[in-house]
Amino acid sequence: MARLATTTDVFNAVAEPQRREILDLLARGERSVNEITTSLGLKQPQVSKHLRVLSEVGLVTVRKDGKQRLYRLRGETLKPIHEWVSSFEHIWNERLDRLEQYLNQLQNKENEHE
Amino acid sequence: MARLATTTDVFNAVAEPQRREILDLLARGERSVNEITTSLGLKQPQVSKHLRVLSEVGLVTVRKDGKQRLYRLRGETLKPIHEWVSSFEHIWNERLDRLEQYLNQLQNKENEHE
DNA sequence: TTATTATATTCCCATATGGGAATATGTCAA
DNA sequence: TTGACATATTCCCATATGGGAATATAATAA
Repeated sequence: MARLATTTDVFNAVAEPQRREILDLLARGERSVNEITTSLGLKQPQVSKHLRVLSEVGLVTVRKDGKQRLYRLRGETLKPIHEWVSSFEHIWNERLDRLEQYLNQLQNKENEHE
Repeated sequence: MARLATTTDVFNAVAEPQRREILDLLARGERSVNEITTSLGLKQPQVSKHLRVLSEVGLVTVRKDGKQRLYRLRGETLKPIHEWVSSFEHIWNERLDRLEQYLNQLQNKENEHE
């Protein structure tokens, strides 16, 4: 059984770092394939392949402008990741809260000795 | 060139849904392999293999208790994902802001006609 | 020591990459 | 129509799965 396809869902699509970089770039605004290629220092076919994956999971949209294909980010598609990972937020915050309490207790003890 | 290994980073580790489910379960507290197996309806070797991946990227820790291996979530390891995906949050919020403005404008125009 | 229980690991398989290399396709200008 | 430019796609390759099946390893009880 192979791994799930990269186009299965958003989690799989962004597992590849180059695709994350493309999204980072598009977050700053619409870009043509060539702009992505030169900005990230990738080969053009690479970029096209990655964009196809991103397009199939709905993370980007494309519009034609003459010879150019301009790609735009659909950031909302990342929400499932945000929601999933945010469900763990209380855990590391809880850990921090405990640390704060512990440090406060330490400080209170020091004040008692003064 | 193969895909990056699942143990390359956290993004790759959580691309597989079963591994996300394991993390969801561990978020509720430490669990033995057998508990994960029965809770998620997976086969034991499957679970062990997934746990190995999660362990190698630092998402879980394991302690021995007699015959049992108890696994615990290290949720902080998910922070890079949270940070990355949160950098896009302003985008979908911005889109909502614009929609509100647009709706407000529509409403103002309707008030003018009354 | 043997049997039971809990879990990790190995071997195997079919599958899907991501990039290289090359080519096909689409658009526009001359 | 041809050539230039922008981009998508195909073929190929080596690689790493995730699960099945089986087995190895570890811990405990009798």
